[in-house]
Amino acid sequence: MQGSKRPTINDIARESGFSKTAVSFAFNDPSRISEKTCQIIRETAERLGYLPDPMARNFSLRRHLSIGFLLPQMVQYSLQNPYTIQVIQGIGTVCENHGYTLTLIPPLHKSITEAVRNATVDGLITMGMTVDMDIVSVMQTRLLPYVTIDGAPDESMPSINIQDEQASYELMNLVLESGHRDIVVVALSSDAFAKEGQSDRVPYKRMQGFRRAFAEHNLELSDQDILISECTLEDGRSIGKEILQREHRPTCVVTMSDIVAIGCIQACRDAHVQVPADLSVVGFDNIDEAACIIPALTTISQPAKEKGRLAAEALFRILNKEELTSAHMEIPYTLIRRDSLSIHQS
Amino acid sequence: MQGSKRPTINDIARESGFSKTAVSFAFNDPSRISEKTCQIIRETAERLGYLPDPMARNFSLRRHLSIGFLLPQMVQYSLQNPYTIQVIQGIGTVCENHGYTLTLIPPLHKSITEAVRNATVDGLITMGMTVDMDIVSVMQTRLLPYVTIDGAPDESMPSINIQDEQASYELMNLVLESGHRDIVVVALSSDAFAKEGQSDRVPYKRMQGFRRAFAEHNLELSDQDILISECTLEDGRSIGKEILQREHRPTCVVTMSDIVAIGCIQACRDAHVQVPADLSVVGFDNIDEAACIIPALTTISQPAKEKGRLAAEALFRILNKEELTSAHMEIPYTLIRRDSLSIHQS
DNA sequence: CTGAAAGCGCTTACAG
DNA sequence: CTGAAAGCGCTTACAG
Repeated sequence: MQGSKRPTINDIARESGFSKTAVSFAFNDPSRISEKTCQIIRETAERLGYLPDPMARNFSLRRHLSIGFLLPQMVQYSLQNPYTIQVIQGIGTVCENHGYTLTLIPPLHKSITEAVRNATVDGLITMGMTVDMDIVSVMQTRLLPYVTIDGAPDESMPSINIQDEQASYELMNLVLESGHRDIVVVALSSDAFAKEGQSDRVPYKRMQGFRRAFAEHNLELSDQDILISECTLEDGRSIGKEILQREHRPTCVVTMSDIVAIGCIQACRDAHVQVPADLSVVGFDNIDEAACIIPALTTISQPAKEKGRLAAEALFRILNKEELTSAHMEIPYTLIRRDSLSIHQS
Repeated sequence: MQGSKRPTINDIARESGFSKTAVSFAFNDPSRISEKTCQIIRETAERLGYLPDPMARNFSLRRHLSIGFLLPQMVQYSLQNPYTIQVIQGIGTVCENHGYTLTLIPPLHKSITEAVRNATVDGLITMGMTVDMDIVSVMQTRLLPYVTIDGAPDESMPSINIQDEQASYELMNLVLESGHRDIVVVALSSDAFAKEGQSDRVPYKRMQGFRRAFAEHNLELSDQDILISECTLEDGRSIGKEILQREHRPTCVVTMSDIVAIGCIQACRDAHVQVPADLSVVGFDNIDEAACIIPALTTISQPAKEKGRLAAEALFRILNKEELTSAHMEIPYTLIRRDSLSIHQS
C-alpha cells in the first residue's frame, strides 16, 4: 500500500479527492471546511499513514519553534558544570511554557561561528559573549534575536548579569578580613568565543573586584599569584595540585567558580592537605554541591536558574516584537559564608 | 541598501549577475564554478549581508542535523535528575562528534504525542518507552528512527538497558542478608508516556527482582509496603516523611532511584532520624551525589553516560543505514556497598 | 465551502 | 564552467 516513502499532502489530496488547501485546513483549521470533508480527509490520512511534515510546515511559516543555547564549552564540560545546567533548566522551563523545544548547540567542527551560521532556531542564548565576537555579526546578519548571559552588556546585545565586580570585591574582602595575605587567585580563562582579552568580560570584572579589595588593604595582587583555569573540575584539580607544589604555599585560594574550587579541594584531599585548616578555598556560583561538599564552600550565590529564565523570557519578548523594559538586566547575588574559609592568624 | 528582510539567494544571483545555481555552489561546492565567479558572488553576498538560510537548506536536503531527546518528565524535573543529565551528556557528546545539535523536547501543551508529531529532528531518543505507546506509532508513521533507553525491548525498538531484574534482586538480597525484614519499597511511578501498567517496563522489572529476593528468603512483599514516587527529589522527600509517620516504622527503605533515596534521607534529617542507625536507605543509579551525601548511598551503579552514548551511536548508525550489530544492548551494572545500609540486628 | 496557484529559500539533475 | 527549471512539502491570499 505505501512504499518506503512517506505520503505527502499531495497524496492525501489526490486520494481523498480534495485539494491540498482542504487537506491543510483539515489539520490546521478545520473550521474552514465542512465537517464531512474534514472527516474524509482525516480518514484518508489515517489510512495512508499521513502526518504533516513539521519541517515543511515550519519552513513555510518561517519559524522553528525552537530556541538555541550555545554551549560555552564542549558538551562534556558544559553539562558537567551544575551552574550551566541550572541556566539550561531556567531556559528550558520557559521554552516548555511557550511550547518550544530547546536546542543545545555545540561548536560545529570546533567552530562556534559555523554552529551559529547553521543553527535552525528562532533565537539564541549565549554565555559570556562580547560584541566583538564573530558570532555576533553572524547573528546580526542572520537577523537572529539573541540574549547573552554573563556577557558584556552592549547596546545591541540584551544581557543578564550580576554585579560581578562588586560581588568579587566582597568575596575577596571577606578573605582579607579573615586575615589571609598569601593568596592565589584562580581566574577563568577567556572562553572559547573570545577573540582577545576584553575589558568588559566577566572574568576581567571579577579580577577588578579582587584588585579593588586588595587595594583597599594597601596590598597588590602580583601576576605570579594569578593562575588561569578552564571552568572544569579536572582543570581545577590540576591547578590545585600545582598550587600545592609551590615552595611557598598560600593560605587561601580564591577561584571564580565553585567547580574549580571543588577541583582544588579534591587536589588537597589527594595530597592530604586539610581544608580549611591548612588551606582555605573559596568559590563562586553557589551550585548545590557547594553546600554538600565537606567543607561547605564559602562562595558567591548567583541565581543561575533565574538567569536562564530571564534570558529566555527576554528572548521570547523580542520574538513577539514586544518592547524590552530593560535590555540589561542585573540580578542580585549573595555572599555565602560557610566552612571552606578559615580565619588566618598571622 | 537592505530593508528589514534578509536577502535570499535570488537577490545575490540578481545582484552578482550569476544564477542561483552558481550562488549555491559558491557556498557549498566552489569547485563547480570558476574562482573568479566564486569571488564575485562571495563579495556580493558579503556586501548585501547574505548568509544561506540553514532551514531552507535542510528542508531541501531533507535533513535536520539534529537529534531529539524526549524529556521523560517536565523540564524542571528531568534536568534536576543527575541520572538524566548524564544520559544527556552521553547523547550530546556523540551529537557533537557528528556535527549535530541536540534538541531537548518537552511535552508540547502537556502532550508528548503532540511533541513527537512536531519534532523537527532526524531521530529520537526516549527513556522508558514501551511499544504500546502512542508516540511509537507516531514515530513509525513519521518514519522517524528512534532508540529507547530503559524501555521495554521490542523487535521494532532498539534499546539500551541494564539487567534491571537481576540488579534489583542483588540489591534487595543485600538488604535482606543485612538482616532487614521491615522493608518499605518506594517504586517509580509509571511515567508520563505509559498507557497502562506494562509487564516489560523497568519499574516492573525492578519490582520483580525485589520479589525474587524476598521469595528466596521465604518472605513476601505486601502491597502496603510498596509506595509509589515520582522520580524527583521533592517527591522522595514527601514519601520519606510519609514513611516516618507510620506507626510501625520500617528498618530499611529500598528505592528505585538515588534521587528519591536522597529525598528520603532529607526527610530523615528533617525529622532527626539517623541514617542508617535508625533507618537504612538504599538507592539506584549511583549518581555522583550518591557518593558525596552523608551517609554515602548503597546503590546500583549504572553507567548513565554510556547509555546515552550507546543510544546516540545506535541512532546514528540507523541514520546512516548501517546494520545494527544488536538492536538490544545490555550493559553491566555494579552493586555499590556504602554507608546508608546498616546491618540490622534482630 | 472549495481549489488553483504562488510562495517560503534552498539544491541539483540536466542540458548547453 | 554556467543556468533554467523542477522539486522539497507545506501555507494562504485570492477568486469562485
